[in-house]
Amino acid sequence: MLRGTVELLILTTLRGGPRHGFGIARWLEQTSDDELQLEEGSLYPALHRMERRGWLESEWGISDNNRKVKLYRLTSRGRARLQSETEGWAAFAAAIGKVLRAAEAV
Amino acid sequence: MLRGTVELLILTTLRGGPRHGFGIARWLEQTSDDELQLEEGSLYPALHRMERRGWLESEWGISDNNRKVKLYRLTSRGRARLQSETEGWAAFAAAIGKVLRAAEAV
DNA sequence: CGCAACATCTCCGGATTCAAGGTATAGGGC
DNA sequence: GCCCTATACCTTGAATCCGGAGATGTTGCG
Repeated sequence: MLRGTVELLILTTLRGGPRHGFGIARWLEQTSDDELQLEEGSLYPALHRMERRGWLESEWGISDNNRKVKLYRLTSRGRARLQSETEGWAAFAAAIGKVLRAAEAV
Repeated sequence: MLRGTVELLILTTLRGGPRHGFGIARWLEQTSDDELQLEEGSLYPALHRMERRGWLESEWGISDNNRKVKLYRLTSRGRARLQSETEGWAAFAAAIGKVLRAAEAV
């Protein structure tokens, strides 16, 4: 997992509604066809700092399978952050693409 | 600059032939339309560890404008590494793309 | 000469990722 | 009831690495 992308991925996952930590990791795995594996040692610290920064809010709840879970939801600041991170990613990926294509041409 | 991409960018830059540190940074800036700025505090340590790992070889020389420069060149291991990093990047960017599109659909 | 631009280098703080280990609970099989 | 697995949350510590800042030296120009 490239450093700096975990938060983008979490924000993106929460776009579709509240989810708990494990659920976020599983959704990412499935959606990316097992390409993106979010380790717990990255996931939980990331959730905590994002909540500290006001991008997320959490609340204890019960999951479908009757487990105690901590549900995370995007705040408005989180939604704004999602947008800027998405744009940042697009710009960065485009820049890398430019460089890779330029080097191919050589 | 996303962590983990500096080495890919350096390897890519050197694909077109030997270059010195400053030259690498300038080529990246120009080619990416100033989107990718490689700071000196990242550049030189990266060059050193890549040489230590056998991906690069260096040699002192004189530049066009008559400056003493350290020219870096890809080794065969470096070329192999460039290929695997390029593939890794493509796979990763594709995975992120999948996730972003999936979340948009929600 | 003085100064800007070029060129290399190192130190250090801050951030972050992952492996590893810990805790707890639900549900199935025996 | 008891064990085991899967689910779910968390923390710690090591390793990595990026970027800001500062140091050094050189070339060429006004």
